[in-house]
Amino acid sequence: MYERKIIPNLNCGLDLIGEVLYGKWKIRLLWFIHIGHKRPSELQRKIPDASRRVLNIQLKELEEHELVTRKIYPVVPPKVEYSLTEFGKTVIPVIAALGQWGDEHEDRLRDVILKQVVPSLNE
Amino acid sequence: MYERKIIPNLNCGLDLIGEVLYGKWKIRLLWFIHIGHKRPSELQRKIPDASRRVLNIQLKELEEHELVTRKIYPVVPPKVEYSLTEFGKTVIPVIAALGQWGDEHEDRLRDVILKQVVPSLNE
DNA sequence: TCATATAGGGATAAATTAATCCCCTATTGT
DNA sequence: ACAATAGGGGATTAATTTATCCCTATATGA
Repeated sequence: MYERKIIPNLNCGLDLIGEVLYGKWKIRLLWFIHIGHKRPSELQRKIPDASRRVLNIQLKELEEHELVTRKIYPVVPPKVEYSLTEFGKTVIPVIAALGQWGDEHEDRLRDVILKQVVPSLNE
Repeated sequence: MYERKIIPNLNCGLDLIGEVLYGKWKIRLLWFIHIGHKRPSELQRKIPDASRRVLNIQLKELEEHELVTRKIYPVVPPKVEYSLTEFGKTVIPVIAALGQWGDEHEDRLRDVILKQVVPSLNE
């Protein structure tokens, strides 16, 4: 894994949650596991924009942070299931709050984001 | 500003909020502005780990995303004040939820993060 | 025999974000 | 004359995160 050169700030709750939730796909992974998509291949189908590789990496970090557990069934072809830990379950309402705010302000957000990303829209 | 080469996903509320809140210091900036630290120099003193430069950049993005406004007083030495917009105020409860979860699980989070960041702790 | 599904990882390149360094303006106080 | 304060930005490098490419293994079905 990549070894950090800059020590992260862990001063307050916001720093701490940032450390475990940052990562392009982590929140989505937690959410999909929460709603019952437990197997890696399912998660992949649900998040087609992410490569298999990145999902594996981010799942491993979530596991290291004790938000999910990984259960391996000794069968062929291999079967793996992720589940939220009790700790992981406690963060679901927070993710729900994030998603709800995003949904409530969807149109406005799309507008301001596109203005910034696609500068030509700023006539 | 940097011009993106990969188009961001804007499919759901989580994608959208991510676009405006990602950025190492943005959430803290919003929070400090919320609790009354409006001037750039104040914000800097509150967030000493960030350079002046990065704060300026992230403040500008928050402004472009219409979460804050920047008011310039025509005095010397210059005086500038940031404030939350009405839109920006709506995201404060979400940030509060993030911070609260982080605070509630502070010890455990510090533990799992340090295990991952400082591998030598994994005896 | 060959493609498919399942799960995973090493090595490397590309993209993105953040940090550093240095510079500018104008006034007030020493 | 010079430092300090207040706000800001260009250019460059470093750090970090994602994406790409390719390879492993076994069993089943066509």
